[in-house]
Amino acid sequence: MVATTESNTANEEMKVERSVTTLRSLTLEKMRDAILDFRFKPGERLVERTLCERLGVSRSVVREVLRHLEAEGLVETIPHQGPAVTKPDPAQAAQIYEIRGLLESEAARACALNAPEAAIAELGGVIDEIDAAFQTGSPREVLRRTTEFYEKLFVAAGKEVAWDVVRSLNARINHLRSMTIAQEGRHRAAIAEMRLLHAALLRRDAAGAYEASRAHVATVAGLAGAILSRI
Amino acid sequence: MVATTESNTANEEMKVERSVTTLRSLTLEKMRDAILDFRFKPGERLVERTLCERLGVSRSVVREVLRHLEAEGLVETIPHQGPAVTKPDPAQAAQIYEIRGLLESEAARACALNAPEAAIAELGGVIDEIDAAFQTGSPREVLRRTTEFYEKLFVAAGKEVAWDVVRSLNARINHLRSMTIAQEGRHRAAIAEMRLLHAALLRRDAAGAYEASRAHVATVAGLAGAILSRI
DNA sequence: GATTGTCTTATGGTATACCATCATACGTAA
DNA sequence: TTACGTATGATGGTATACCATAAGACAATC
Repeated sequence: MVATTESNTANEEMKVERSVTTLRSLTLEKMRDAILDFRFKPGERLVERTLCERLGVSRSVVREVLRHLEAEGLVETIPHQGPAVTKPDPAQAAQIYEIRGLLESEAARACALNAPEAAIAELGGVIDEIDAAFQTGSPREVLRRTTEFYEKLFVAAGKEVAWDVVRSLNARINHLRSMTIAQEGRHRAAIAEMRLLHAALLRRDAAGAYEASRAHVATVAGLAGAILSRI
Repeated sequence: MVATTESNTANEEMKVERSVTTLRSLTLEKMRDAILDFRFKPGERLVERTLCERLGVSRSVVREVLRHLEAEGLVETIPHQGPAVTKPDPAQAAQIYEIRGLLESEAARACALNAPEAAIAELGGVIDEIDAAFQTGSPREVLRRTTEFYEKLFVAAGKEVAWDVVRSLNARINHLRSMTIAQEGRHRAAIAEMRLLHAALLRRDAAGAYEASRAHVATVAGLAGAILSRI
């Protein structure tokens, strides 16, 4: 049994990898990036023939990509009115922040317990980059780097599925997140909160990491709530 | 301002609703149901032309539906090998149960605090139906009713987004869930655990509901883990 | 100037055609 | 009988055609 298992593994390793990239997957990536980077605004209609021209692909590819983005919640389609970028819904936003709080704090706890030293060190480096992006006045860069931070946190904690969930939910409140980042005075507080979390991770303080993460999400949830109540 | 708001609301109420159902949305529902009801087995290839014949629609509709199911995680597509029903991955299954534990116990807590009496009473009725389905030896009916129970729990708790997340994750471990239900002796224990949760809800015991839910998911996670280790 | 009727254009829904690539089957030669 | 080469069929990827419906533009009438 062991012998055959080893030989199977050897055969698996021999297999030629097929990494042909389809037009569809390239287009999906570009569309998702364009939405998350506000090149398509929340509420903006996504007219199929217009997208064909901009992307240089056929309607088949565009329609399949729209179906994918629809399932991800980034696009909503009203029958016979067509697709549009999803707008943040206040009630849903509040629930999304709550789910984030639950999943992120659990990931922070697990990270403090299990993550390799190198991974925790890397998180510190990303916080520095977030700080630099704040200083150069690049909100998109701040958002991008913050996403990178959390991806590394979740992966280091061994929670890839939770990361998929959080990334998908975050995409739906991308605009709100951008607005909380752009708040006056948010720079200093955000960096302080992230360093607090990182310090807890460094000293392997699971409860401290949990609490720092929970508090951070509660803070940004409150900011987002205030923004929504002004719209 | 108030006057115009009222007049806007009156105009909104007057609007004609367009509820035309596309072939695509009907097909999506049928495919999802077929997968969740094991008419397509985990790992089974979904050949486009075969699906066209079975469903009586064109490849355009089939491909768009496959893209949607792909984004939901129910289908996976290997380039140039085609789509297949997603198979449960042990590492991902463990993480999915953990996320369920976090979200379901929070929903149970909120349900104990906030849900209307009628909603909690309704939950009791669904447990009775689950019991009956166990007794008639209908695992599919047990699975269906259990899904119904949790949907009502989340909605009563006001956590529709979390329900979307849990439903989507559950779809990916549908086969595992079916196998834990089919375990010998599971009937009695499952019903007891659900009644424990319901009793806590009835007496508005938030901490008790939280703990009962957490323990229940931990139990089924353990059963699923044991099943996976035997495969 | 406003309203109504009609025509045209825009757009999503769906079907089908074509192509490239890969797997399988068959024939031939050693 | 086995191995190799070639042909054929299967299948996913992509493009395009056609249709129906709704929205918008324009002209005529009051």
